[in-house]
Amino acid sequence: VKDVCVDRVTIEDVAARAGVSPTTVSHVFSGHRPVRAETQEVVRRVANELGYRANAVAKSLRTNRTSTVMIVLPDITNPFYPLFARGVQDLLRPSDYQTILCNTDSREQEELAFLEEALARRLDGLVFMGYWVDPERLAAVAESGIAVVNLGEGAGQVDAVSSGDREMAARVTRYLVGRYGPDVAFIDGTSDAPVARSRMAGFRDGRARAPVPDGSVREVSEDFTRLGGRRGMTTLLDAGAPPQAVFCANDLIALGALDVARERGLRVPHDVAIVGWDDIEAAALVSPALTTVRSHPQLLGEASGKLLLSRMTGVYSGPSRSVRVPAELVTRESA
Amino acid sequence: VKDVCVDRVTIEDVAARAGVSPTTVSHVFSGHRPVRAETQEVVRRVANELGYRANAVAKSLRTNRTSTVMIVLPDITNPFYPLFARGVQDLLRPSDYQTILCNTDSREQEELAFLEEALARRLDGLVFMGYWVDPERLAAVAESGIAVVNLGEGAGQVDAVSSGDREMAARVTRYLVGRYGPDVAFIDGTSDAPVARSRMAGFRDGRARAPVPDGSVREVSEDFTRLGGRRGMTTLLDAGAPPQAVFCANDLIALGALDVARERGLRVPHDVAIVGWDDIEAAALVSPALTTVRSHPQLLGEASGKLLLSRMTGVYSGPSRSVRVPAELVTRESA
DNA sequence: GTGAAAGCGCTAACAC
DNA sequence: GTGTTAGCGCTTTCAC
Repeated sequence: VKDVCVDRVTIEDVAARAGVSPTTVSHVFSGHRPVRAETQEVVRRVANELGYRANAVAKSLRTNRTSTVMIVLPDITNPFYPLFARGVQDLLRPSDYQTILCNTDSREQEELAFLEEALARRLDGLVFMGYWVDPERLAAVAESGIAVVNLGEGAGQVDAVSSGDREMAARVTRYLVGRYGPDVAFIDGTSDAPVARSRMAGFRDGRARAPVPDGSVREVSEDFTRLGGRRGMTTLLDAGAPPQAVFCANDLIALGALDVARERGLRVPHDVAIVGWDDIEAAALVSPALTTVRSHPQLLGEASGKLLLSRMTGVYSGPSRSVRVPAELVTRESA
Repeated sequence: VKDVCVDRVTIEDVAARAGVSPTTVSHVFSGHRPVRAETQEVVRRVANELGYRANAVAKSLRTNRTSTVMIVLPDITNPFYPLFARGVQDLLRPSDYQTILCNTDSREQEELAFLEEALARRLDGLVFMGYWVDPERLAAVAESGIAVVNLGEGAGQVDAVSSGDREMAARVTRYLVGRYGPDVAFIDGTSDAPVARSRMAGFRDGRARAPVPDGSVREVSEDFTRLGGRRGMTTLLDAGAPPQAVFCANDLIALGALDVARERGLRVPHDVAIVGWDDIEAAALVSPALTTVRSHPQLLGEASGKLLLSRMTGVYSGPSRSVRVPAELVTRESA
């Protein structure tokens, strides 16, 4: 039959050919009310013959549910995020949700645009990892009926999943102080990012009031990229005596810092210890292998998915929750 | 106003409050026909006040366009694919397409399920990288009005983007033969995958009829993973004399092979040369740095996006095309 | 330059 | 156990 190919077969076509009403066809597939076995048989056979495929768009318009979730991330190309996304997706798959993946490149305008998009498309859920958008806006999205999970320390306005960055950053800093001396430096990523803020705060907690050598710099903000790491490390080294240890806000930064240390003939960790954050695959492969914080991206994703699902299915509808998936320090060679 | 939050503001609400018809409101936003400037002003103001956001689902039902593309991949966690996906997304973004990302984990059932899903959701486009689904099925999807691009050597049924794997694999094999001797082995990924097939074919082209030492194995199929590489290399080495060079179907496999070589005290490339495929970030970071084939995932993605776009916009509607984004050999230390 | 009205394909009361 | 019918919110003829 031609119809199989052109695929404009509607529920009415099936109903007509099967000699039943559209309602019955609908219920055969939804199972929302009992249908006589023989009738079911006929309907399914006819639907098959005609190549009927329920129009999900029409269904969404009617039911007001899209079975779609948006994941907003800085950049899927940063190895941390694919793992996170997989975590979300894997958790949502059994419930037949599809996920739209969006890259903001850490730009405010993109973040806002995607929020609009989520609203316009009437998505069921949103997992958001943003740098610029303030929590109120996220809360407004949630208000409109979309389940929202914020990746990072939530401001208590929407459900949040985090790995307790601040506490962890403090712990790592103290570890460095204890092992290499009090003069520890920090290379931050985009400094206004929530993540960056917490890690920087933790760094300060841990470093306490240790003195900074004259004319030296011990805190510097760059991008969350390898190049950012290079620039940050260069700034640190050019400003005076090298610190005893450098704590980087993520692994890409640490990789860049490692590059610069190598180029300048500094031995790691002997002359300067380096710690990253994320434990991307490359961290274990560089030499010296990178000591880093493993934040379990996939588990974070699954936790986000779980929160989302509980709201989307209506299982939970109370006040905002905050889940913590603790990070761990993976000590390798660089510190 | 309350409505701003609850967000069930429809075009009719705006029309009523602005004292115009829904038609006019629609045209103010679509620009599909001229509207008096003052009227526009009023409509926009009211829409803003009410927090109106056009319902994309309703629009899709009416226009039969979803502005959504599905990208079906084996696994977003394999570093090659995020880059590819970014390529597609970046190219599609200016035209306001959103992309749904799906992981098949190389399972036939998932591949089929996503095709169904794409059909049901009436998506505008599909970029497909599959192992099992045969080209006819893809052609059927295309028939139904969805723009389809196949990543890999297309069977001429739908638009295809590839990097000429077979030719490249032959070239690399000949390079290895020329440099390390005729006894070259190949560790394949999932052997039924189109990619795997082409690379294996190229390997055979390049190896020609070079003799295989007694009792040895020179072709082995595993997964496209590091573990697969470990297993493959182990098989190779356990079966007899080590080959002079090992060509791996991707970098993860090569990394695994490298692990095993290291563990067995084989010097790379002196005792056995190793080549990978993909040039993932880790390839440059391991030691010895991996010689590998760089297949420009992002460019492949962009090429796919371009083909897709030309069909979705109706700019092109002729017979299926095939685009080649040539790969290049990146020679580092391992071969 | 503007409006009325007919659907897009489905679901879910509300009948029977 | 099954059918009738009224929309979901938008776009788009067709009319003025």
